[in-house]
Amino acid sequence: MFTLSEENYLKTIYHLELELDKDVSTNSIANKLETKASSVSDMIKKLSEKELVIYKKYQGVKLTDFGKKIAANIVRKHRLWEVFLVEKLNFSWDEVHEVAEQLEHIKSPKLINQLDALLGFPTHDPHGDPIPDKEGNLNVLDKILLASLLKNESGICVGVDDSSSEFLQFLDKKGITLGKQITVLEKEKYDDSLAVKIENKKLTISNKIANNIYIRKL
Amino acid sequence: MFTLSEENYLKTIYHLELELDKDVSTNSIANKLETKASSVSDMIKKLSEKELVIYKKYQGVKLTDFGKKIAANIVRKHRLWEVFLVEKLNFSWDEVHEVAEQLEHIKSPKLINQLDALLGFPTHDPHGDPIPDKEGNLNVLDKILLASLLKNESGICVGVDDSSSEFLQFLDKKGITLGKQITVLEKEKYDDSLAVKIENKKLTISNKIANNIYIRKL
DNA sequence: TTAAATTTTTAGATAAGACTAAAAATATAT
DNA sequence: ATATATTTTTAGTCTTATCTAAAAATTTAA
Repeated sequence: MFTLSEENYLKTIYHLELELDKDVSTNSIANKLETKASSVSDMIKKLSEKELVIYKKYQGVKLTDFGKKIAANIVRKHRLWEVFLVEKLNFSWDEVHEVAEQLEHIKSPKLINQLDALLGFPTHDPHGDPIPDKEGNLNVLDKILLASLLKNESGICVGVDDSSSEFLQFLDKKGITLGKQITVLEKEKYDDSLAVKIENKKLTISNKIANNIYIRKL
Repeated sequence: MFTLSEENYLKTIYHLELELDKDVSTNSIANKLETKASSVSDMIKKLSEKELVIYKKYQGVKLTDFGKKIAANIVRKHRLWEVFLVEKLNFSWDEVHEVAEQLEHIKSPKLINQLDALLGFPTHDPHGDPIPDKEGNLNVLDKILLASLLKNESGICVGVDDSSSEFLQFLDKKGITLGKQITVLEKEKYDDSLAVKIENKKLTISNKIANNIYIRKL
């Protein structure tokens, strides 16, 4: 169907569209893929010929409905594999990305449907990101930043913004993991740090951390 | 580590060495890979430079110990994934090959070790072929052809020689699957067909079929 | 054992994907 | 508004893996 390289470009454009909410520039793609703008320019022409993106010279690109569907399916596969690795193969949530980057390119609809069933049709990956359905639709859930909770409000940890190994391991160490309930005990005006309760333990959390953790309000 | 193409060549040479038990000719590789002898010639040079094969012009190739280890590991991955597809994702044994061809190239030692554990450290794939261990050693089990059983002898079905969809589906239809016990009731001299009993049902099996089914004697 | 047939290798071309350097278009600042 | 800076595209090169056509080596047969 599509080459490895084409799939990686589509996925990147998909993520950038959601992130920036406007047409995606050649440079921003080059940045994400750690390649050169000239290479991106070449590939965009090819994707455009295949009607996967809309492209006007110097104006950036946008996925067509067709391109969006292909891209969402790759993201779907990536996130289902991440769930598999964590749930069935005892990977920790900071180890899954690299392997899922490879597995997302395996072509077999039956494989993905059966995997989905084996995992109990999960709606979110181990980082709390939503898994697109078979048609490519995203079920965005109303998650908010921990930093935006008010004093005495509570929520369930549903994801992170920064998913680097360092950050995820830091959270593990502090006992902050997916599904845990967090209550804000105090908000410190001076540095915007939070005093929170998690499983009856009290913790102090800096504003930087609180701006990287997603919560679903209770 | 190695490219997709290099891995496929190594795997093919590995299989041909076991099958033919002598140095592998350029043409036989070209045949298996459905490519041209000239392409094989090119790739052999590259594999030889990387010390994966021993190569003397016009004399065919042989895997080095290093090459054999790499190849066995790819076969190991292929067969473990086949077990996974059948045991965990409800694939039938004639559907697994194509997907395993893709999955065998995923690079992650942890993934394979955990998969091995999840499956209970299987020794054979769904076609009865042995799974190489982590060091690349094959535990060849004493399987024999059904056709070589004598009258009144019994055995367990442990594999097939021809693993085409047609043949595997034919076997399923007849109720002949891995692990089933088969007893030879009669051998017909005229056409070498067999009368066999399997799960208290009597069947007549042609010599062609009996030469494609592997049995472990009881 | 020499000629014919087969197998294998070389030479040269092609396509995908990436790169560098330079040109062209667009955006920014004085 | 025009010069400067930035972004994007083009032109040309490189690598990997493939191919066809032709040359070279080996094997087979008369």
